[in-house]
Amino acid sequence: MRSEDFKQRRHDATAEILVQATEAAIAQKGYESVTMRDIATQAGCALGTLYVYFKSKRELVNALIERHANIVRERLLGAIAAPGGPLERLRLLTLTFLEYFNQNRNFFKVFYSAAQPRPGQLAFGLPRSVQQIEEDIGRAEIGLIRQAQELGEIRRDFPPEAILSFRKGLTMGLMGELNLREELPSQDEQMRIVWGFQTGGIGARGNHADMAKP
Amino acid sequence: MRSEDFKQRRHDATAEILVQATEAAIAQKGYESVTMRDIATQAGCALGTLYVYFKSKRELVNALIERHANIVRERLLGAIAAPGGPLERLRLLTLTFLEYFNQNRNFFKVFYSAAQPRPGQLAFGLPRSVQQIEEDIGRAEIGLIRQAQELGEIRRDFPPEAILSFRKGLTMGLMGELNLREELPSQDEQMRIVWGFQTGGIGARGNHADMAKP
Amino acid sequence: MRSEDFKQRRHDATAEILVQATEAAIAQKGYESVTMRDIATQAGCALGTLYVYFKSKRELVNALIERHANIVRERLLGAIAAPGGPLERLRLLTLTFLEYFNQNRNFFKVFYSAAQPRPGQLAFGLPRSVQQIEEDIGRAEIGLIRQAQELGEIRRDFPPEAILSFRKGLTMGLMGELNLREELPSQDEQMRIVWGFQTGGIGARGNHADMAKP
Amino acid sequence: MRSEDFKQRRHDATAEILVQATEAAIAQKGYESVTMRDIATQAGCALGTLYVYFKSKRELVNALIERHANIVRERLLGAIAAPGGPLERLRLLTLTFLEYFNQNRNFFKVFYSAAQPRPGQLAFGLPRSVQQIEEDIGRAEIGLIRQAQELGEIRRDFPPEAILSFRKGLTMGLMGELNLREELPSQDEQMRIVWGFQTGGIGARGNHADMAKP
DNA sequence: CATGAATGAGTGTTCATTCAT
DNA sequence: CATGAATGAACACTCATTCAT
Repeated sequence: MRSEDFKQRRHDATAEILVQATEAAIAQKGYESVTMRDIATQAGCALGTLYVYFKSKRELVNALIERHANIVRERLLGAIAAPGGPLERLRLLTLTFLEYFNQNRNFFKVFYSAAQPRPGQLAFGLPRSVQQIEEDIGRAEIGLIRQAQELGEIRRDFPPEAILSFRKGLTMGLMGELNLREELPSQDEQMRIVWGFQTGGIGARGNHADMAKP
Repeated sequence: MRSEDFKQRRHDATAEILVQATEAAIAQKGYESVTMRDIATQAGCALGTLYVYFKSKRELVNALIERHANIVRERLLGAIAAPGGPLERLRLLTLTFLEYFNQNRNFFKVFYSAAQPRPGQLAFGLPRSVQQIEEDIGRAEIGLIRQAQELGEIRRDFPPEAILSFRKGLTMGLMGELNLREELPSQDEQMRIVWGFQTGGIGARGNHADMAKP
Repeated sequence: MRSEDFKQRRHDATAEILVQATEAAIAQKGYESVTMRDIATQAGCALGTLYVYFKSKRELVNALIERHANIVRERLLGAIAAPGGPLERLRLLTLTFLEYFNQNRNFFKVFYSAAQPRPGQLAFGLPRSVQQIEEDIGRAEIGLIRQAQELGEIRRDFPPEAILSFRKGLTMGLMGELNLREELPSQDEQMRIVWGFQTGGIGARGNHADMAKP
Repeated sequence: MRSEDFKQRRHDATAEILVQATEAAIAQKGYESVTMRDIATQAGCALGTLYVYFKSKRELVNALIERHANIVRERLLGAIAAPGGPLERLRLLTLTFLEYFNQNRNFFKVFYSAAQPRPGQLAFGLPRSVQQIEEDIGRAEIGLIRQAQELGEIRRDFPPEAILSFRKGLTMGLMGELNLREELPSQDEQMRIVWGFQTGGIGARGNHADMAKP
């Protein structure tokens, strides 16, 4: 039905606006500190309107996180499926994530604020889909790492899982660092740094025992 | 005066107990969620007592962070001043930090919970001393990095500041990863991984253009 | 005008549906707890529709109460005007009310829920018509009681007003009791009990001083 | 410890004040409509203070009901254990209850407001102790009724349970009636009415089939 | 100093009511 | 007329902070 369609689209559009307002508000105050009133003000609507679209604060934030997670997921899967050798695709993966980070700095503030570690678990439980994505991408990335190791493109003295952890830790760590700054280096510069260190670390000699000799 | 001295010491000792209780309480519930009553209960004192020693929740947490910061500062400065070549001392610096992390996991939960990034600043302003320490250690570490570069021990294609960022990002990133886990690998294993990646990254070939040839 | 007539009838029919839905909804949740949305859902219409027919929640409930009150009024007046002696007609009055109670248990849940006593008045003011009915029936019933007293059919040591109060109190009290039960005794059994006690109380000897001697 | 004792007493005294304020406030507005702020205002304290003494609105009201229930229980048990024949003690039971009603009219407004019937259960569940009391007193009263029947003091054509229901229904019904009035008849007059009807109903002839003939 | 009862601003959430479509 | 998204006042409850004892 035409009218149904229209309503659905308007509903979705409104929800999207609220989610964006939530992102902006949390980026300013942090998840715990932001109030539903803050979010409504940011969105330019009344307090009650938020509850027309989302059952609770938590659901609102979950929707925000899920929205980003789904987009990130699509893009990363695209990078993984790109043509080229495994190392090249690992590079593309990092680049893709970096691009998203630069385009959505607010969201990462939210993420760092709402997804705080608690004794052994993520804060208030990230939406299931986020964990799913971590698993999906992680599995695919490990596949790439293994291929790269078999081709001798990267070191073999660590298991793929450790290399995955290193890549994730480095990326998240640098992003955490960058999140604290007012001004960022250009994205090309960021990539040069991240990739430079990722491939070679600080370049200390005599540490690539198992490196494939050309 | 003797009596003054006694009082001062007892005061400090009490404050120390409260700070430790705060650490334990926040590690369990997170900074925003923990209540002053939780902390008092954890400490075994009355609610009002907390306010005898600290002006506010924020000051209490700041004291906690400062305490750790000062200890870390001492130890890191010790590592920096140790005998040995610059690369060796950079390694010691990392090891020292890792040791502290393993001995004070609770505190790092607090830190990750209380020190959330805000738009360009640390959450609710970390105590000045923490920033001071970051600067102090950072400056000294940059000195080491520069020396290591001059000696050809590490790559020269990045400025010392970038290498500092990489080291910090990697360390914080891996620690964030580790914080989410129930069980940690042994500290030796942690160090092998961190240092392995720090020195060589993922070991991709042909990326050390400017590496000093021996 | 034909069309006017049609519209009026349809309007009334719709209002009737809404009122019935209100009865069902309040019977389930109680007056204070039920929401206008509950009622709309129960009726199968949109929230706003309720306000097309009734100005407020209160008016809706008042309409419900009035509707029943009017029916009860008709039936009770019928009983009062029935052929037979005054005592017989008092008995018919009680029976008629009991019948209505059994056929409309939901409504009495509403009534007990919505018509709570307040400092000297019924909750939120029962509709005027309800009080009117109480007065109308009360007046007629007092007439019957007086006749029965004059004929020596019932005790004369209390004024008709007191006997009315007794009858009303007993009936309402027993209905309140019954309202708390899941299963009711058959209506005949109810009537046997009510009328049995009404006529003879607990049957203690030596209390009918002024009883007409035959 | 002396100080403990003092504190305990003061705590209890304060709680008592709050409970009394609750009684007054609910008597005016009804359970659902009264707000915690209303109660605090009535008590002359801050909103938060209520939560120092009671965990929730419901607990506060439950405490109120329980307090009265316990007193009523004591008094009624006293009446049941009084010297005299069973009928006399049934009379005393009614009188005792009537006295309490007259001395605590506010409470009965609360009770009628907070203990509304819901589909098959009492509203929000009356405190367990209240049901206990109903059972305790009910059991004892049934014992008295049975004795009175055996002695031929009251009619035998209804089982004791039915007579209990009649007594309760009549008492509650009349109290409900009285609750709606601004001015009450004197207590003696009330008793004369209640007992007069209780023993003889409306005094219609020929209804005491099973009455013991002297 | 130590205490914990008292405070009241602030929180997430509900829901009767309105009104543009 | 019918709709249901939008509204915002109001609610129960929390908790950092104060202060009389």
